[in-house]
Amino acid sequence: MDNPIRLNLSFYQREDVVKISKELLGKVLVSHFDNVKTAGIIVETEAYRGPDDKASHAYNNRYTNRTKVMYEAGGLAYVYLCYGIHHLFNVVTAKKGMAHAVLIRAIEPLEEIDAMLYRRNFDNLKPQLTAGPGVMSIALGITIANSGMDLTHPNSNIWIEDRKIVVKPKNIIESPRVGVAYAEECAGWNWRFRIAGNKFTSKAK
DNA sequence: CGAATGATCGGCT
DNA sequence: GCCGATCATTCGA
Repeated sequence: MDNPIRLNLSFYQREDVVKISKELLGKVLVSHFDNVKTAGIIVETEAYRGPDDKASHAYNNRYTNRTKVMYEAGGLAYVYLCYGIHHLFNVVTAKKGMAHAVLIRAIEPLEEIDAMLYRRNFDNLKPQLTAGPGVMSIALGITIANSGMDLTHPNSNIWIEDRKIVVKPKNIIESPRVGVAYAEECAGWNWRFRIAGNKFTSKAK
């Protein structure tokens, strides 16, 4: 099942992680587990730029068992556990040795919504089904077991497609990221991006 | 080896 | 709107 519109290495391995974060808005995140293919439009992202970024796990080039995936070449999934409960899905970008990543925070359900409802134990479609990095991973069936997966490999269970959904620059809202209160010089970096007016972003404004 | 920490969510007041 | 859950990872001894 080769997919010609799957994003490839030339997309992921660029240096400008902020630019990639913006371009991921409107792209379609697809997961394929247990013979069920779930998909959703990416509506909210957040950029994390390794060594300079106090909010990043890789700040100051911290290199551990967990963060080593971020130093790999772009195109891999980096999934980690937060608060012991939530699986957060990131995309590794840039070239090998550069610990840049984009956190996918929210999607708009697109395909196999029933499966996502089942995974979340929801009865009907509500914005909070996939609005938020932790719950989005549940809806798509993503866990830390998928960390390090190659998104560009033809047989991977997770990938991102370009379906030519156009997001105009004026419809991209830039805002400060969460957890930057302690990182003053980083507080001015508006590296959280979302699509204006979309109901499926986490907590509007 | 033990203790502190956290890029969140959901339930309760 | 606030508060507690819950555990892999990290760091210090």
